[in-house]
Amino acid sequence: METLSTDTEQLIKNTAKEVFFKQGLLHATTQDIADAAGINRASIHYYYRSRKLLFDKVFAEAMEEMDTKLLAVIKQALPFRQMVENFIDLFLQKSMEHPYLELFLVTELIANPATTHVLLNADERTATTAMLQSSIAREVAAGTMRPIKTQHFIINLMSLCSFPFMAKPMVKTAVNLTEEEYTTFIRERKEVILKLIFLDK
Amino acid sequence: METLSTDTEQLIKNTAKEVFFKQGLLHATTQDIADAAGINRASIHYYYRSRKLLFDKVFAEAMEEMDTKLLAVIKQALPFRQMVENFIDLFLQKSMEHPYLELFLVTELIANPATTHVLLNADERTATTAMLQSSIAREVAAGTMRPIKTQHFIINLMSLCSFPFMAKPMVKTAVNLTEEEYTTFIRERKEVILKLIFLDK
DNA sequence: GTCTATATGGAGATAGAC
DNA sequence: GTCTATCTCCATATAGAC
Repeated sequence: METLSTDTEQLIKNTAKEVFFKQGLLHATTQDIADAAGINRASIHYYYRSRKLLFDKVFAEAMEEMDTKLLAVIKQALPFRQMVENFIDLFLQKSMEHPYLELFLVTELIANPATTHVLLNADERTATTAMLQSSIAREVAAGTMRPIKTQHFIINLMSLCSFPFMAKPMVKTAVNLTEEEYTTFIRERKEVILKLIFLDK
Repeated sequence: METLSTDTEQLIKNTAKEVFFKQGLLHATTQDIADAAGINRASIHYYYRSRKLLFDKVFAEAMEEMDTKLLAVIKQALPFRQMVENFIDLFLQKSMEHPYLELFLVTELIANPATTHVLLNADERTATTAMLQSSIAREVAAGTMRPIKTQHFIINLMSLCSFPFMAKPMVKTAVNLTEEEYTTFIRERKEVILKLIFLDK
């Protein structure tokens, strides 16, 4: 456990996350964040020295948090189907809270390809892929899934979970949804995705 | 057909599109664009008066182009499966050329929700949805698709096509792909998506 | 630790020579 | 039409009072 930061320091970071991940204002200025937090702009520099350092901190924590949650799902070693369900639940729940988190991460990764932090580490990814591969093989043998490369399976799952949030404004107009209808739509996603993946769902 | 613009005017706009859609530099400055085009920064102001007007022009044309291509697929009134294949081909092909086009559109739509231009017009969307709905019903009756709401079908298709591009840096690290492997991966997408949608593919 | 005032730098925009 | 020089504005960052 790291040492506790001051209230203001936390407030700044949390507000920055709200602005970036909830509102999707990827171009937010330090003034925007200060206003949203109800504090003086100079305090941001006092605690984080520069906009970039605050930005980096927010990015690093978002990646870490995603890692932690992913590992929590993987490490439980639950039956495959339960794991897939938990993965979907996790993604949808997190995205309802922070719809633009992935959008933020992606734009940051594009703008700064040197960023070292990636999703999980190499060993974790290899182990997970191997585990998924044998689970998929079993489902295919049982006739409950169609043959698919593990990499495509993973990306399909991520696509189906993340895109409706990342591209929210496009999704809303593409299929004519009000804000309430959009919420209902999102709530239906889990069953839709499961039915697409598993033939007997 | 609109009147032809000068070479430089075209060059500026095309370069801006390359920078935004190909490189994904959503924060690109007029200097970045001028450098990429090999022209003087003042020329951008000479032809487009302001960064925002150039930006708006690029956005509007990207939306129009997407509309045109979508309508081209829809209006042909081909058999459902052929239409779905054409849709996937269109998306993948356009995205290979401009991987970050959707990312650009989405971030712009988030930053400026007042933007009037949406995907297709209301009538076109209603007609398309109705047409898709009856096509899906036929496939379901034939046992070649599982029951699904039309809206989810549309978003599934968009998700599966767009996400691997929009989130390219994430996709590459999530499933450990080099740039060449990524290209191969993308080439496999069409068959993967068709197999997910159609039970007999 | 928090504020006001101020400095610095960068990006957009314009004027005017060529 | 294209360039250089310049202006303005705004965001980041710092200094220093409280």
